[in-house]
Amino acid sequence: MGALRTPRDKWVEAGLSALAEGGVGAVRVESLAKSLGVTKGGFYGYFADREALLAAMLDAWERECVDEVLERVAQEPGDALDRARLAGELTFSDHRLFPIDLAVRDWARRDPAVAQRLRRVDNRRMRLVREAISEICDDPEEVEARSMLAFSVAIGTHLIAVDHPGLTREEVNTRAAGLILGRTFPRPGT
Amino acid sequence: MGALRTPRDKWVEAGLSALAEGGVGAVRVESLAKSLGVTKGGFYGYFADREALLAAMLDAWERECVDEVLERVAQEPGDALDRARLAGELTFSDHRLFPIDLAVRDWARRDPAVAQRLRRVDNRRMRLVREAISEICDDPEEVEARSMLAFSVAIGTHLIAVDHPGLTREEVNTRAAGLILGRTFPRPGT
Amino acid sequence: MGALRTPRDKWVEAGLSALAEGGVGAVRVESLAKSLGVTKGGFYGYFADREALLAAMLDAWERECVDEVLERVAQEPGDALDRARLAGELTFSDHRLFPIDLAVRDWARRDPAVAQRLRRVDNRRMRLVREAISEICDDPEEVEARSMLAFSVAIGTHLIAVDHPGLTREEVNTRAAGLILGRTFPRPGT
Amino acid sequence: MGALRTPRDKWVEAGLSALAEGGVGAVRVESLAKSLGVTKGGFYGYFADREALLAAMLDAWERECVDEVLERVAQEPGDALDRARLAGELTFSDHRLFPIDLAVRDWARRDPAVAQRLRRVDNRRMRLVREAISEICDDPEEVEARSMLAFSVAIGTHLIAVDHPGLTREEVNTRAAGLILGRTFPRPGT
DNA sequence: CATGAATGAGCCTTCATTCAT
DNA sequence: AATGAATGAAGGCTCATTCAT
Repeated sequence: MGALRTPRDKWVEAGLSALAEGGVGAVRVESLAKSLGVTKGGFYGYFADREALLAAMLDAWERECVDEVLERVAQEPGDALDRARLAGELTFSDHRLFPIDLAVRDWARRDPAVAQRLRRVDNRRMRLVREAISEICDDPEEVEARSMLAFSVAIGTHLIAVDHPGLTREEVNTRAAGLILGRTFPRPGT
Repeated sequence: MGALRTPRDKWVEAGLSALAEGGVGAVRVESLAKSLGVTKGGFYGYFADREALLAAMLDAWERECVDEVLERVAQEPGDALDRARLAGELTFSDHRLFPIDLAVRDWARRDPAVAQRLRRVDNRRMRLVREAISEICDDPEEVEARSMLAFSVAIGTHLIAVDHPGLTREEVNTRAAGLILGRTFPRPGT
Repeated sequence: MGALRTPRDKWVEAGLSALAEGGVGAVRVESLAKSLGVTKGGFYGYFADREALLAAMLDAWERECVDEVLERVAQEPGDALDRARLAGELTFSDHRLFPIDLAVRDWARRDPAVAQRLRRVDNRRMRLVREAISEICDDPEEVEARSMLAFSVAIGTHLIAVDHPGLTREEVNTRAAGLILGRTFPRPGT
Repeated sequence: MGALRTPRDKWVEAGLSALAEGGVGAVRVESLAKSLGVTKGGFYGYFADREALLAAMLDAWERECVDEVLERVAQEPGDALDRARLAGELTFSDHRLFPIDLAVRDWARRDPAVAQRLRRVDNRRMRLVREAISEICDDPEEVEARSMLAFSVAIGTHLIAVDHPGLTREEVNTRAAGLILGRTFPRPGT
C-alpha cells in the first residue's frame, strides 16, 4: 500500500498527520513540504489551493477511518456486540486515527461543511453501536441512551483529564462498559 | 459589572470569546484589538506579549468557570445530587462558558501547561460528581465508573454529531442520566 | 551635585548612559523612562521630542567631558605635559566618560551636526596636546604629527582588538607614549 | 563579478552597505529589500532570519577585507614594509571597506561574538605590521609599540576630527608615518 | 507635572500563492 | 511535474508621540 501511494496521497497523509498533531491550523503547505522533503511550489500541481487539500484530507479520513473500518468489521465473525467492540477499538484506540478524529471534531465546530461530514460519519458509526446494544436491550429509547453513553465514554476518556484515586482509567472504563452493557450493572440499592 | 471591567479585563474577555469561537489560533492581538475598537499597540500596555494574555485567559477561565461555579453551588440548598446537577448546568449548558471549555480541552492536547491546568479543573469538578453519585451508590469503583459516564455525556453531547431517529438529543440525554443515576434503569433483559 | 540634579538632568544622564552602552540607537524614551522609574509620558514635559534630548545630551557631554576637564586641568600645577597627561587620563581612562566618547564618534559619522560638534571638542583637546608636545619639540609639523600619534593611541587602544604576546596592553601603551614623547626613543638602527 | 553574484550575495552586500552607512541598527530587512528592488518576503528564502544575514555579512567581511587583502599582498613584490603599506592602503583607504571596518568595530563593543571575530581579524592584520616594523627595529617590545602606533593612526585618522592649521591631514599622517618608521624621526632635543 | 491609555508607523517573520524555468 | 524566486497579506512586537485627567 505504501508503495502504491501517489505523491498526491503523500500530501494528504502528511496533512492528516499535521491535523492530528496540531489541528487544522497546523496544516500548512510550507511545513508539509518540509516534512515531505520537497518544495512547496510542487503542492499546486496536485491541489488548487490549501482548501482543496483540506477537502481531500476529509475524504481520505472518511475512507480510512470509517469505510475501511466498517468493511473490516463486517467480515468479522461474532455477533453485533463483537463487531461494535472491534470497530470501537479500531477507531478510538488507534494511535494514528484517534487524534485525527478529535481534531476533526474540533474543526467541525468551526466549519459547517466539516460538521456535516462528521455527522455522516458519526451516524454510520452509531448504527453499529445501536445494533450491538439492541441485542441486549429492547426498548429503542434505552438503546439510544445506552449507545450515546458508549459513544460518549469512547471519546470522553481521551478528553477528560481527571485522576481516579486507586484506579486506572482502563479499570474505570471497563467498569463503565459493564454498566452500559448491563451485565455487571446491579441496580443501585438492590 | 461591565462598567467595572478594566480595559485589561476587556482584552481577556475578548480573548476568551475568540478562543471559544476559533480556538487558540484565533486569539490574535490584532483581531482582538479590532473587536475592541482600539489599535493593537495598546495591547502591550497590559500584557508583555500574546503568551501573557493566554495565561491571563486561563486564569480568568478557571476563576469564572470553576471557582465561581463551585462557590455558587456550595450555597445552594439541596443534596449533593442537586448541587452536581446545578454545577453541570452552569458549566456545560452555558452558551458562553461551554465553548470555552471545549476549546481549552483542544488546546490542552497541544500544550502541557494547559493540560495540567485542565487536569486540576476537571478534578475539582469530578469531586462534585463523585459526591453526588456516592449518595446513590456505595461501591467506590462503581461510583467512579458512573461519574465518568456522567462527565463523558456532558461533554460528548456537544461533540458527537449523531441523529436520534424519533428522539431529540435532550430526550436521549435525560434517559442516559436516568441510567447513570440508576433510578429508571431497568436491568436489561429483566 | 547629585542632589541638585533636576529631573531634566536625570533624563540627560540616563540618555548618556544608554548612549555609552548601546549607541544612539539605544537612546529610547521608553527604556530611559523605565530606567528612571517613571512613565515615558513625562518625558515630553522636558523635551519637545527625542531629538531635543539628543541635543541636550550633546551639550551635557561637551560640558562635562571637555569644559570641566579643561577647567580642572587648568588649575593643576605642573607643566603643559602634566596637564595634557591629566586631561588624557580624565578623558580616556574614565569608565563612564570614555564609552560616551566612542559612541559620539560613531554617531558623528552619521550626523553632520554631531560631527561638527565633535570637531570643536577634538580641536579643544588637541590644543592641550599640542602645547604639551611643543615643550619637547620645536618643529610645528612634527608637533602636529606627534600630537596626532598621541591622540590616535588614546583612542585606538580602546578600539583595536589585538593581542600582544608577552606584553600587556598597558606596557605597550607606556612604550608607545615613550616613543611619542621621544624620551626612551632610540632612533632605530642607532 | 556583479553578474555572477547570486541573489543571496546581493543581500549580503546590501547589508554591508547599510552597515557601513548606518551601523548594525540600519541593517533592516525591509530597507535592504527596498534598496534591492524586491519585497522583504523573499529575504527568508535565503536566510533563516536577520541574525543569519548578520552572520553572513561578518563572514563576507572577513573574507573580503582580510583573506583577499592578505592573499593579494602576499603576491606583491617588495619587502615586508611594502606589503604592510599596501595592506594598510587596501584596508583603510578603500572607500567601501573602511566604513565597514569602523562599523564592525562599533558593533564589536556591543556583541561579544563580533568582538571575538574582530580580534581574530585585527591579530591577522597586526602580524603584517609587526613583520614590517621588525625590519627596522630589533627590540620586540618596541616593535609592538611602533606597530600599535601605526595601527592606531590608521584608524584614528578616520575618527579624530581635529584641524591642523596650515597642514592637511595627509601631510600630518605622512609625517607621523615617518616618525613611526624612524626614518625622519630626530630625537627631540638632539 | 506626571500618569494611563492609546495611536500609528515600522520592523521581523510566516505563509499561501504565483510563475518562469 | 518540481524548483527557485518572489509577492503580498497578515501577525507579533517596539517605540515615539499625543492627550485627557
